[in-house]
Amino acid sequence: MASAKYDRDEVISKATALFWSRGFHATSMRNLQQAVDLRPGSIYASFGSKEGLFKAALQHYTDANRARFEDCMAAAPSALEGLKQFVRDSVIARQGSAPNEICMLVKTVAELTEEDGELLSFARQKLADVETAFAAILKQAQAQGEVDPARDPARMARYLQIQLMGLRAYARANGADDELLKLIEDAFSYLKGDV
Amino acid sequence: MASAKYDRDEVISKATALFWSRGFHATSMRNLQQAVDLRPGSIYASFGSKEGLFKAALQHYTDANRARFEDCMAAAPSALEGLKQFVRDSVIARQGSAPNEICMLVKTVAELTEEDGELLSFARQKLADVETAFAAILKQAQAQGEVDPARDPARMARYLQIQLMGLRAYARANGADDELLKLIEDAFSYLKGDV
DNA sequence: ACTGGTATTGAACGACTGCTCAAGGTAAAA
DNA sequence: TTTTACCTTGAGCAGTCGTTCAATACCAGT
Repeated sequence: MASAKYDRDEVISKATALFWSRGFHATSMRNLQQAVDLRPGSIYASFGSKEGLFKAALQHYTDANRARFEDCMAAAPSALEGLKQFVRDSVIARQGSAPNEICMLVKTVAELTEEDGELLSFARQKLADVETAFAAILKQAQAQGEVDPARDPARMARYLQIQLMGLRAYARANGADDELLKLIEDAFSYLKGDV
Repeated sequence: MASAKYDRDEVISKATALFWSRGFHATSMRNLQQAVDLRPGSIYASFGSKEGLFKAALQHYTDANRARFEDCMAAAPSALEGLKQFVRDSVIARQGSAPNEICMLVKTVAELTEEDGELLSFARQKLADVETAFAAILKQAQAQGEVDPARDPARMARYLQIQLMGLRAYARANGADDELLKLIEDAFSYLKGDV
């Protein structure tokens, strides 16, 4: 049997970049065909539909972000430091890898309506997963004595999620200057219980 | 001369609701024609293009929000209380008037790309105006002794803008329960300098 | 009642949408 | 080398997109 000529991961990666910067509706299949250099038949054989390809892109996005998250945690001297580094990296666009300041999941949740049920709940679930991961790290920070153990990790995770959403949306609207870094510091001071 | 049969403000109002909930690209002119019960010719005579109608909708949205803002300030016992009430009302969807938790300006800035230059910078400008209005009220709160006068009003306004963006995006992703109200309290405690 | 000028109507345009499928290509198995 | 089974190709489908414009309806001024 003749196996696929193209690299599936590369296709998904390119599709992700396009969907991320242009959104679901404004990205046409012809845009995608051109970006990944594939004819419609191949795409539909692999992904079934535009929705299917978008879902694969969302999955790829969250996988990549999860990997970046773990890298931050592994490289940092402490749980809270790692978390802070992750937030900094998310808000201040890394060169080349981020076509768009705003989080792709938030952008998707903002764009889609309840009619696009499946994709919308998928993106919502992925956001909930992020919050859960935050909570786990914050619990770890409590065990390490960085954070007051009396506080509720779930609530702090929610707080952090809101900060991240707000900061990235703000960066999209106004650009990300160094002032934002100070506001990130403030958010983490609040988590530590200083101020 | 025969003057317009339809109520222009009502048309814009209905168009705003539709654009707000479905976004710019996912709202078709045919959707709009049906919603406002007007044939294409009339719409194009009034607004010139889909972009023109969208811009009118954005203007209507900001006007309505500005009015709500001033109502909050007028009704509240203090500047900071008024600001808090405005944030609460923005995050917890008012019945009937909000088709969508997320701010229409943020949604627009998230959806559009630099290609849609005019509309994008229009929405960005309106967001900057909101921040300016926040700063003015915070200055007032300083004069009233509610807020430490040593702090920079512009920086606090930016902080507040980020909180509002984050809270509304979060509400869109997870729904707005009473827990969010507590997080709003926290944000204002931080502004006051407590905690 | 008639006229002049504006507003409204709705069919239609070319371009684009997501998607299909018969035809042709390619490499492993026989 | 031939067969077999998958893969890729790209023209093309039915439908929708934003938009236009000749025809019609309307009403103020005479």
